[in-house]
Amino acid sequence: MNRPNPTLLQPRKTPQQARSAATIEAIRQATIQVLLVEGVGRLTTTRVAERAGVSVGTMYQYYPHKQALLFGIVEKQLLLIEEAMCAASDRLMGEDLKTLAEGLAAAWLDAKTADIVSSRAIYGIASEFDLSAAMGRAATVMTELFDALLANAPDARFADRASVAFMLAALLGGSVRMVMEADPSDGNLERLRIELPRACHAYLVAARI
Amino acid sequence: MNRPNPTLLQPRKTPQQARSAATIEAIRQATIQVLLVEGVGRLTTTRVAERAGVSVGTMYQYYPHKQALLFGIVEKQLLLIEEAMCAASDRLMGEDLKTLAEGLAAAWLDAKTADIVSSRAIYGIASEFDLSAAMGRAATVMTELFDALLANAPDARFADRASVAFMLAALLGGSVRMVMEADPSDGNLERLRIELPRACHAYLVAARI
DNA sequence: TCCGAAACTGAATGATACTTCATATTTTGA
DNA sequence: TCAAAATATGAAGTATCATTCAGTTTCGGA
Repeated sequence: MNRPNPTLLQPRKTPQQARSAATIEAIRQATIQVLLVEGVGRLTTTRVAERAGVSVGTMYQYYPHKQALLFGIVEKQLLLIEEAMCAASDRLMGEDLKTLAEGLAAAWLDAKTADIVSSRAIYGIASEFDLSAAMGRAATVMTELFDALLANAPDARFADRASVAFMLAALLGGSVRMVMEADPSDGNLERLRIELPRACHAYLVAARI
Repeated sequence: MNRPNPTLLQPRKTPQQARSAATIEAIRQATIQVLLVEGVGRLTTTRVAERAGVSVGTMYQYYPHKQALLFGIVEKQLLLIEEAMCAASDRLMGEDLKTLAEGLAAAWLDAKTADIVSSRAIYGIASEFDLSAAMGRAATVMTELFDALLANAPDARFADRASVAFMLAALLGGSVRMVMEADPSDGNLERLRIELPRACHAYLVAARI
């Protein structure tokens, strides 16, 4: 569980037969399951392999070590979120503040709740090792995306646009994370769906010159 | 590192001499230090004891197991935050929305940044074991506090006050956590100090009937 | 059908970590 | 001053876990 060598974070071998592709996916799923059911502390290679229905050795054919396993999952999830937000950004470029706020909140919630299970699992790993780097990078990307959207909004100018984009990212990311980690019941998610766009819009309007 | 028996989460023995009280505090500090410098994954009893300048055995005289050590820290920190927010609540009861928003944001930031080191450490442990329960409870307390404040604000009525209080807690807690975990630089905290009250106030005004 | 490559197996290895306890040291109070 | 209580020590016991690898099974193409 120590310093992951970056060059070793890639899969050890790439699958050639359909059989092994299925195995890899089974391991991925099993990792998420174990993470949710047992928690980070009890996520062991043996347990994951057992749940995936393969032997430990098989797992080590595709992942050089445990870290790579976790890293793979997080990376995939972050990529999905990033793609979703980029798409939303394209769609929303040039729109007014109200449309922006509603569109971004909806896109963010959609992306995060599309696979609640994986999302929650990731929050669990996040602190375990050097994910702060990956997540920090994702946050930066998001802030820049927002900054561009705000710059192109026809009905808005800001005294300090960078700070507003930063705060918007914090509000969106933070509140959703908090709810999903504490109690992601349907009721609470519904509340978020209603209140989050409103909160974002209100903030943007208040921050406008 | 398994299921902590609730009855065993209390210190094994209470200190009688000044000497042992100092030891306990040293262990507490050492735990936080190790947590920050080495990370959760490398937080071992030996390392903590070493950093505290005592032997492992000493540690086990006061804490029945490693979990109790972590739990003790988190509990204390949560208590501090809760106290600070209760005090703020007393001070702000009956004030208008603007004063509320500014007061709550400031109180929250003060509480969280009073001991940045401990606060960050806690986020690190949070997912390790069943802290979601403790943190969920803290969130509920906070929401109820906010709800009462909103009920007594002279210049506001809400269609769904409970949801507004819930959202306010999510916005406050989430955004601060996100910034502190990602990059708690002075610049970012300063941004929060300026933007967070504004965001809270804007949301409350927008949510008002 | 048959062979070489790919995939899989799981006991063994070695390292690390939590926890205990018999012993040593320090403090207190009479 | 001195014995009993409190506190501290750290090597040893026990457990768990990541990782390896020699051997077996399965697959795909000729």
